[in-house]
Amino acid sequence: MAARAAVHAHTSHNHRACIDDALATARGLCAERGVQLTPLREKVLQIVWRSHKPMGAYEVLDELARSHKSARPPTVYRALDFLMAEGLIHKIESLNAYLGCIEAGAPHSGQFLICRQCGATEEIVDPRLETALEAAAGRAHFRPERKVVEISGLCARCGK
Amino acid sequence: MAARAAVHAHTSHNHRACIDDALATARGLCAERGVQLTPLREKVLQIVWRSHKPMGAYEVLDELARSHKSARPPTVYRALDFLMAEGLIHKIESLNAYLGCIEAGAPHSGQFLICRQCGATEEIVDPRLETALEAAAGRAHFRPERKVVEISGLCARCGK
DNA sequence: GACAGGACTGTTACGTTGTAACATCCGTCC
DNA sequence: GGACGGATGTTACAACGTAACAGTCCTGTC
Repeated sequence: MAARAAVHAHTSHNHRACIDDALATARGLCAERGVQLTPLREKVLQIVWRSHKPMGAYEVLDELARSHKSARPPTVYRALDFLMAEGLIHKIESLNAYLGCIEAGAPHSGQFLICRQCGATEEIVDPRLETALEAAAGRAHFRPERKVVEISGLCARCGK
Repeated sequence: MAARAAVHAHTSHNHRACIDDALATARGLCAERGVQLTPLREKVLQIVWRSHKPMGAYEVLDELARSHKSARPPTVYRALDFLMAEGLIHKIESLNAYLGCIEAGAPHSGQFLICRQCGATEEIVDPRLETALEAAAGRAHFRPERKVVEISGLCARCGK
């Protein structure tokens, strides 16, 4: 697969379709794997997908609570844990926040470009960068499992 | 500068000298820059340098409090913020923990290999990886400022 | 139908990480 | 001496995350 940026956070796009796509993909993957994408989990996934900005767990909780009175921190964290385990969302470590995954189904650690101005965060899937990471670890005789790559700065629009 | 790993966390080394080196470098840099490496800040730097494992802020606080009764969370966070601003320590985002910087003076975002088994964390300075990060950002017309690279897995010793 | 087991969710309480805001101290410069 | 700026003291709280146990609901088995 060629290097690409599958989400153009700043490009005007039909975000409704963007969410619907993500939900449909998620439903398909979970069915295939025999795991349960329950209404609660789907709702959380939908909330995370409402923007291309990483969302804090408590922000998700506030949103969820509007339709789900009994929501508490564990409610949200369990759903987020499930979604991460299935590769449907990523955690942005430098923000303690969560973002919908644009490559659901292909297990991978994400690589992220985080705009410090507008907050929009783009997931990139760059094989050359992946190779460089593997090589760097290899030179240190290190066996990588999870790779966190989070580049913050200014996006194309904000950096003009 | 060639790619290298400046700290061999697993190699037996004279860690006392390792700390002393770091403190001497820090004193020199701060003097040069006209900023104050106060006794409190130096103590915190020393504590962070006591191991090659990232240390949580509250862990630093516990240690600091042994010799400094009035230490409170803000005491530690202020010192850590100062040390980060001067490039003397790094924050490991995926662990919410702090680690002495092995390239103090050369402003850089670190690249880290974090062993999930023994906890030892090695900072690497790999120009090829740096180039790959810049290139990946460039292809997305993104202007990078801070680059977080944290690879966790098994170190050479634990992965055998 | 009973019931055992497992997956999911509800609920309470608490642990960890980080910060706001204001007070105090202390050296420097005029 | 008095204003100031930087550093630290102090209290309180905000934000992020989890342990532990209880209840619900479905399913497979007898």
